[in-house]
Amino acid sequence: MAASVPEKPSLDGVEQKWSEAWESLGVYNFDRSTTRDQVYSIDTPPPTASGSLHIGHVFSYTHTDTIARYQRMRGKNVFYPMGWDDNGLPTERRVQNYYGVSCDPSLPYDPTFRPPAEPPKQAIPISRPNFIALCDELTKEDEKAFEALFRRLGLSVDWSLQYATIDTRSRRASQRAFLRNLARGEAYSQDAPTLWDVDYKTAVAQAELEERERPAAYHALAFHKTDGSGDIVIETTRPELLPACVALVAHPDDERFKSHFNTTVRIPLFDVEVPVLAHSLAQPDKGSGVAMICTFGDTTDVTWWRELNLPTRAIVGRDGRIISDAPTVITSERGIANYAELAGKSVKQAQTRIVELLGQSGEMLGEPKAITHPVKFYEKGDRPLEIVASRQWYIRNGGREEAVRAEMQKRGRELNWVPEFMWHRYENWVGGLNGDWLISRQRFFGVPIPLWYALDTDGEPRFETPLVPSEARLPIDPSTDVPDGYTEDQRGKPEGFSGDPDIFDTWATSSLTPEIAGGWEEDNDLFNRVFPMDLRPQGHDIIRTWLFSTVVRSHFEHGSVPWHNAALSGWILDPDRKKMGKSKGNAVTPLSMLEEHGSDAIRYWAASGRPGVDTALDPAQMKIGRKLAIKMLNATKFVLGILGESDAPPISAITAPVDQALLKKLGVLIDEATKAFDAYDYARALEKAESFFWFFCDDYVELVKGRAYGQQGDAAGASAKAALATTLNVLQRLFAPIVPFVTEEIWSWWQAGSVHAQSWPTSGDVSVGNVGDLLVLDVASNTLMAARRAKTEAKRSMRTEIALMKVTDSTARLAALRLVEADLREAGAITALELSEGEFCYTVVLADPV
RNA sequence: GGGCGUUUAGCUCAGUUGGUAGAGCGCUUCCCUUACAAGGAAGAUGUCGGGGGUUCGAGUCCCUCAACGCCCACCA
Repeated sequence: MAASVPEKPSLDGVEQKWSEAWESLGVYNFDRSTTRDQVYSIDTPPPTASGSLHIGHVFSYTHTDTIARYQRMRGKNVFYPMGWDDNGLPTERRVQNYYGVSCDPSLPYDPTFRPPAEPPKQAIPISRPNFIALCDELTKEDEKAFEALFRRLGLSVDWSLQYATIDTRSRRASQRAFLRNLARGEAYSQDAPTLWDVDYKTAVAQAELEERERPAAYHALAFHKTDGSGDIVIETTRPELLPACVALVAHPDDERFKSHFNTTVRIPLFDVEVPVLAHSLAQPDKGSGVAMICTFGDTTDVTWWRELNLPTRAIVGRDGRIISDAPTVITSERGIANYAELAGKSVKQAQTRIVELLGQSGEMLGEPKAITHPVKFYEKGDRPLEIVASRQWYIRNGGREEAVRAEMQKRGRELNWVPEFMWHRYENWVGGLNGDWLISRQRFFGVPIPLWYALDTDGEPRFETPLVPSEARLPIDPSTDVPDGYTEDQRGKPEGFSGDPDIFDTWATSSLTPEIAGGWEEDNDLFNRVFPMDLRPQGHDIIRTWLFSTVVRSHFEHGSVPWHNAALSGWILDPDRKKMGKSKGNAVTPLSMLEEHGSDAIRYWAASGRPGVDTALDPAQMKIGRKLAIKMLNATKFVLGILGESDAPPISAITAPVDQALLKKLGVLIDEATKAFDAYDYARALEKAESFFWFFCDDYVELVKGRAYGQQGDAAGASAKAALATTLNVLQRLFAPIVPFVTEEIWSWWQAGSVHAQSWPTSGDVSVGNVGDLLVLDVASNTLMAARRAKTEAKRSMRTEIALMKVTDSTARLAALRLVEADLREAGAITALELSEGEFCYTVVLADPV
C-alpha cells in the first residue's frame, strides 16, 4: 500500500492518539473462545490502591507488558487483567481520615448512611458494611488515576478484566476458599501465643515481621535460691516482665548450672517460686548463660513454654500496657505492692519503674549495660511486637508439619523461576517456617471471616464447632448477617450466636488473585481456559508473602501450582545506589517522567534493566530511548521515501549478495530476539534489535540507497527495495513489545492494522535460501568506516570525494568486497579501488578540496 | 551463623557451550551530508575485585579470600 508519511514526524501526542485507538479497536481484548493451550495468562500484581504509584511500578509493569505483547504477537490469546489491592490497613486509615468515620463491627448496617460533606471532628462510628462501602467508593477514585497512568505507559491490559481485592467477587472467593480449607482441615483456629502489634491491636504473621536495631540494656538480676544456697544471676533486656517469669533455663550441658537444675528460685520483687530447668536452646555464651522464661518476652520463650510445659502468666495486655490483675501466684505483700506500681503502665514506663524498684531492693547488680540489638516489629508498626495469647485462625503451610512443608517445597521446584536464583529465597523461606500461616486480623476493613459461633448457656462461644454459611450465601458479613436457623435478636445472647469479629489478613485474599481474576467458581468456563496461569510477575521482596501464600492456596484447592513461571523484578535504586523509598523526598512522580521523556523512552529504560536485577533510576538511559524512537521515525520516513509510492518488491526479488547477507543477519537477529523473549529476557531482545537497527541505519541504508533509487538498474534496485522493506517491517515488529507507541506510529504510515496485532517474525519469513555471506556486510562496513575515518582525520566534510582506496586484505574478504563494490562507489566510499592480498590494511586518498 | 547476588572503561552495564576485551553515556576532535543538529562521523580510555588451580588457551570452569548488597536464623 502507498505510504503516508507525515511532513515532520514527531512523537508528540502519540501516547494519547494510540492508547485511544487501541481501546476503541479492542486490540488487547481477551478472546474467551480459545482453549487453554492458545492462551497466555498473567496474574498481574494488584497495586496498593491507597498509596501512589512510583517509578518502581512503571519499571516492573513494563517488563510484564513486553512479555504480554510478545506472547500476543506469537499468536497467543493473552489474558492480562488488572487488579487493585484496596483491602487492608492503608485504605482503612485513609477512609477514616477522609470521611471522618470509624468502624464499629458491633453496629448494624445502615443502608441510608451517607458521610457528611466535611469530615466531623468526632469520628462517626459506622457498621462494617457501611465502612467497606466507603472504602470501595474512595478507592475507585485512586484506581481511575492509576488506570490513566498505566494506559499512558502503554500497558496492553484488557481493561475490561478488572477486580479489586475488596469487591464482592474477591470477598466471595476469599470466603469460599477459606471455607473449603476449613472443611478439609487445612484451616483451624487456636488459642495460642501470637505476635501482636499493640498500636494496631492486631495479630501479625511471621511473614510480616521485620527486625530493627534498637537500644536496650542488660539488667543483671539476682534470683535467690529457695534452699538459701545463694543466688542465680540472669541478664535480661526486659526486666518489666519479671512478674511473668515462669522459670529459669540453662543449657543441659552447662557445668555451671547442672547442680541447679530442678531446684527453685524466687523472682526478685515478687517472690514467686520458679524452677531452674534445662533446655538445649539456652546458649551458655549469652548473658550469664542462664535466662529467665517469661510468658511471653520473645518467640524463644514460646518454644520453651511449650516444650517445658510451663504455666502462663501473661501481664502485657493487647494495648501494650501491664494488665491490672497480677498473676495469682504473686501473694507476698511486697509482690502485690510492686505489681501495683506497674499495672496500667506501658511496657516502656513499666521498665523504667521496675528498674527503680530493683535498685531500691538491691536485687539488680550494678548498672544496666547499654546494648543495641535487633527487635521484631510489624513491618508497618512503630512499637516492638509483644506476644499475647489469643484465639486466631491459621492455614497450614508446612510450618508445623514436615510432610506439608515437603509438598510446598516440591511446588516451588515445579515453577520456572526468572531469574533462576530467586528459587533459593522460596526454598529458604519455606525451610525456615516455624509456625502455620496466621490469617486472622483484629481489624475492620477487609474480608470478614465468614463464621458464627453458637453461644452456650453462659454466652460463651463454642469455637470448636463454628456455624458455617452455605457457599451460595457468600459473601457474608457475620456482624450483620445471621446464621441459618437463628434470628437477629439472638445475636450475643446465651443459647444464641455471635459473629466472628475478625477479618482476613490482606494476603489471605490476594493469595487468590489467579482464582479471582480467572473467575473461579463464578465462571468456570473462563477459569479452565486461563488456569494454572502462565506468568506471575512480582517483586522479590514478597516471595515469602504473596508468592508463597498463592502457592499454598493453589496446592490445597487445585492440587497444582498456580502458574508455571514466576518472574521476579528488581528494585529501582536512586542515583546513590540506595533503594528508592517512598519516604525519600527525591521520589519523582512517574507521570512527570512520562511527560518529560515520553512513554516509549521510559519503557526503553525499564526494558534495559535485566530481569531480577536492581536498576538505577537513570535519566540518561531515558534520553537514549527517546533518541532511538526519534531515529525510528526518521529512518522509517527515509526508507519509505526510497521505496516510493508503489508496493515494495517481494522477498524473491532479493538477488544482490549484500541484500542476501542483510536478510541472513536479520534472520539471526529474529532467532536471538525470539530465544531471549522465550526466556523472559526482554532486555537481551532489545539490545540485539537495537544494535542491528543502528547498523541498518548507519551502514546498510547508506550503502544501498543509490541502488534502491535505481542507479544500477531495475533488478538491482528491486533487490535493495525488497531488502529495505522486509527489514523495516521486521524491525518494527521486533521493537513493538518494547516501544509500542512509536512502532505503532511508523507502522501506520505504510501498513494496515495495528502492529501489535501482527505476528512475531520468524527467521523462515525472511529466508532467501542458503545464500548470503555475513562477510560481505562486515567488509562493506569496514570500508565505509575507513572512508569516514579518512575524512574525519583530515577534518574534511563527509561530502569530500575519495580519490583512491587501497585495500590489502585476505582473499576471501577481497572477494566479498568486490560483491559490494558498486554500492560502495555510489555511497561515496570509493572511486578508484586498488586491491591486494596481504595483511589487513586500508589506505585512503582524499580528493583535493574544490 | 546459613543462603543468595554483585564486583569488567570515569559512569550505567553487556559479554550463553573457554578461543585476540564490548555498548551506551561522558570525554576529545571534526562535520549543517536534502531521513535525523534535541543530529551525524571518528578517536582515546581496561593488571575483567585479590590469590591459587585446570587448560595449548580463563572475564568465562574449579578452589580460596575480600568488599558491597539482599534474604533467612531461637535477638535472654
